[in-house]
Amino acid sequence: MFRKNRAHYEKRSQVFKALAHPARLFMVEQLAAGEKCVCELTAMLDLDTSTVSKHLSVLKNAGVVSDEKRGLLVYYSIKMTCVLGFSSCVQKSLDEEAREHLSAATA
Amino acid sequence: MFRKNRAHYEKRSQVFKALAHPARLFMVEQLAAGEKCVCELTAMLDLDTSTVSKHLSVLKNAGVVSDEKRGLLVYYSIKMTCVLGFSSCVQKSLDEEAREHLSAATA
DNA sequence: TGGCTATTTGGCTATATTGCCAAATAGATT
DNA sequence: AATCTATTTGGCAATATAGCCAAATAGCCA
Repeated sequence: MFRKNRAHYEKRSQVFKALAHPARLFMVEQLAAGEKCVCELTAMLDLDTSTVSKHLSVLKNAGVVSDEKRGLLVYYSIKMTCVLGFSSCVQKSLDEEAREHLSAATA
Repeated sequence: MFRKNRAHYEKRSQVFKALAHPARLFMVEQLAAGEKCVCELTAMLDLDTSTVSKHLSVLKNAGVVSDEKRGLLVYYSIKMTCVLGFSSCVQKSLDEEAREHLSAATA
């Protein structure tokens, strides 16, 4: 049941693994507004350039973003556009949950 | 930019982290068809019961599933229903990518 | 060519995750 | 109460991940 399709689930979970880090989630949302070079993302993130670069390669290997070198700069942009809906959906669910907790507390 | 909202991204990334494991992704998809007890999921998964239980608690803590004890059995079901769309969307993207690679190879 | 800037890679340590076993808990049945 | 079953929890070893620094690479410009 699971064993047979394990590779399938493995591959799909790679995408979620790629999004499973606050810095990477942030980058994905920034890229939603348009391509950015590594230096721009680094400036927003308060992390070492090498760390940002490695995060981006995780996203790239998962197929979430793509890169293009132009001159000295490497521009990253969203490739798997459907992930953009994820975060807002998750946010909505989390908000709902928070509201429930709130009303349960005041009830 | 990132530092200020870090907690926000942290919380959201928890959900992705919960989905970022093949066994957990599998369980979520199984639960899409309706609630299941730990024993049913364990039977499908070829993992120790304790391992399955821990995986389920990860999903529960992230708000993805909820549990209800009835008699001796604990039934889990999907709570964050919007995650169900994720996997199919990711799959679609991965399929597309695979097709591209294929046509690039034969071109 | 030599030097400059942006990015990636290698290597290291600290921390987190996974999965098993054994033991604890909770509810059902006798 | 004694016992049985389903699940959870604690603990451990193996593995994976995150972040920094230093060094390598790649393209630009003098």
